[in-house]
Amino acid sequence: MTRKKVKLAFITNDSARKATFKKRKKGLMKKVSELSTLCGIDACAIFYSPYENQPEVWPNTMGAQRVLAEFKRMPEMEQSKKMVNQESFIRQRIAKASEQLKKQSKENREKEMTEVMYQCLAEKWLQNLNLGDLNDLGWVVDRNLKEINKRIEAFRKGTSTSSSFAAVSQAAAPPLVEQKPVVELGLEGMQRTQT
Amino acid sequence: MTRKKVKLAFITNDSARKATFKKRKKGLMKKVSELSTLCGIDACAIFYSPYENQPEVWPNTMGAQRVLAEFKRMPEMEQSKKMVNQESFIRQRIAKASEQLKKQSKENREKEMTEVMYQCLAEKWLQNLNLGDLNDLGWVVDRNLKEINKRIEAFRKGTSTSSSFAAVSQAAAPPLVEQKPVVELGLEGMQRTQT
DNA sequence: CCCGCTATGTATAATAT
DNA sequence: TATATTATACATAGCGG
Repeated sequence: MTRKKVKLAFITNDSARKATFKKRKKGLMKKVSELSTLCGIDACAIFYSPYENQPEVWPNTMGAQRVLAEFKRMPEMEQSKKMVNQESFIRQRIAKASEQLKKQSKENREKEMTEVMYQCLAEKWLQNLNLGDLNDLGWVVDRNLKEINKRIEAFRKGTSTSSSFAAVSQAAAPPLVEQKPVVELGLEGMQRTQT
Repeated sequence: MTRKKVKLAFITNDSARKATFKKRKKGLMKKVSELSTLCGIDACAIFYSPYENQPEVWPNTMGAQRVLAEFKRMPEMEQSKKMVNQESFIRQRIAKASEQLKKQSKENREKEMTEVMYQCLAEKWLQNLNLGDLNDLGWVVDRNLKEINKRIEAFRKGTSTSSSFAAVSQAAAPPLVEQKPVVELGLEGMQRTQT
């Protein structure tokens, strides 16, 4: 046996790499679990691998998404500052990633902003929701739109409210990725209620 | 010394808990780093703790957000199914979290959908962006709105397009959380261009 | 390929400074 | 309270079935 001291580098042997991955992922998840239990903190872990078509998460989808939502609230700058106060191996990565980060930030700025605009002005955000979500969302939207219509009717006589919104949305949403049929269903439900 | 076997439960002693947290977080990050290096996989870790006002991430903000973006693309059902195929300690947690999940899902469904609707119909999504983001976004939005206006003008004679959108947004966005001033700035910039 | 084994490297609980 | 030390529990590389 006489185990080697593990050279910290990419394992070229495919089967050995997969074996190591499985073992270490297991250990890591256990560690995360223990840390969360022992210290009562919010934590999540996400792994992507060629061995699973879906990323593997800890503790579960709900928990991870909750942490993710919190994480996304942080202003970008604050996050970067925080990063610098980590352990040495983190610092090393930061140094390397820093220039890459700066360059990529600049390059991606416009695309990112365009994407954000599309996601929020158009209906692209619906692609993250499944059919059940869309049904429930439709119900909520219906109810709220009715309420909204009441308020609007009390203010003005015009009827072009939602149709112009739809016009803007469609104009702002050029052929992005393939749009799921359900998305259109959901959107149409909204418009029907409004019209 | 004669170290105990570590009872896997919340550490009530404050200082001991903090000490354990720091040690284990450090170890965990190292493990994640090694796993990523050795197996060349995409991974990220996020920790929330009462000891830092910002969550701590691995490997960095960019990397984490990239993994997060991928993660959010997964349909909810697929994620849950995947979860069941984990190690035994994961199964145990799933069993416990499962009923909690079901109940919470049901309870949160309407709130969640309402929130999604607000985020997408209203301008709440802007709170995730810092001032620099808002400036750049404003530039992109300005340019696109001009393009959109051109298209709309080619179709119709009405001028109520964006103003009705604004009406819907404001009607759909009751007093949520405190709205940052910059949000209004950004929105007004959009409307100014449109009007 | 997947699992189990076991020697050995690594993480860390307890303690001291 | 933070950091350093050390003995021990734990993780896992390499190998065999």
